[in-house]
Amino acid sequence: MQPTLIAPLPPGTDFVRSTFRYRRYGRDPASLWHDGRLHRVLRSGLAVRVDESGVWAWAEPAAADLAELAHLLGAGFDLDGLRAAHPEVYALAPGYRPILLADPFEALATTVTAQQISLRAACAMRARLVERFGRPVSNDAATWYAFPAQTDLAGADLDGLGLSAAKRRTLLALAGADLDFAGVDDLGIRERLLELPGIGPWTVDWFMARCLGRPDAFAPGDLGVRKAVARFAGGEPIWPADRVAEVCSGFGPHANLAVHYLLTTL
DNA sequence: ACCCAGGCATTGG
DNA sequence: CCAATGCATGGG
Repeated sequence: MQPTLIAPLPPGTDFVRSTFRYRRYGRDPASLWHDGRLHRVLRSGLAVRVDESGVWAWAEPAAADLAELAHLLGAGFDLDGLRAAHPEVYALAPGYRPILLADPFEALATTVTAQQISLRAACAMRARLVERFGRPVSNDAATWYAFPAQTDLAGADLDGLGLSAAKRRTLLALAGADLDFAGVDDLGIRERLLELPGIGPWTVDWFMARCLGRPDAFAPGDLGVRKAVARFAGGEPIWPADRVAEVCSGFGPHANLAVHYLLTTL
């Protein structure tokens, strides 16, 4: 069966640039890059693949699927606004629309695996997690996975994936946590997440930026961000987090996007 | 065989 | 309250 086009890319998207991260750190079976396309499974279970011409699916999307896709593809990012306000930053990666993760559990679990270690190592461990506990989807060219749901990991045996005992504990806590933040403001979300074992400020900052897509969110303590901002602003190798926070809050409502653009320079 | 990589919790001063 | 330490794997 042939897929049909169900949605265009948000205007101004440079698809190849926006999907760079799915080629750089290794194979990610929940965001699979194969044959020039990005493969995902939406929360409803709808399998999709994305290429330069838009989003393709093998079944009719519901309204919620289209809304999730818009969020996923970074439709909320104001590229024109960044270009107008900070042309020198926009020029680093024109058309870059960071891909977000719509599901809070996937976003948090993915971020936790990347704590401290290299993104390649995190990607390898996450691939093993996804292939053990996720639900596979196939067409004649590829197999990819829905990221495991909370219920798939509740009480699961996470040994043998390469995750530290602390990270295994955090994932199990996330699997049993209430991650429905409807009606909760950002401070309340932060407070609730920080109560969970193994969730610190860095993880919450990335959650705000990459899951909720808050325009002004960024992670000043992130090693890569500290390097990228330092090199761009002063030519020094790395800055402390507080100095990064000072400079980047100056980007105001474009900080999320601006920091993503700066990260491409690494 | 090292050393570093998109942190966090625990412990000791 | 700040500093030091262990965790875990993949790549250089």
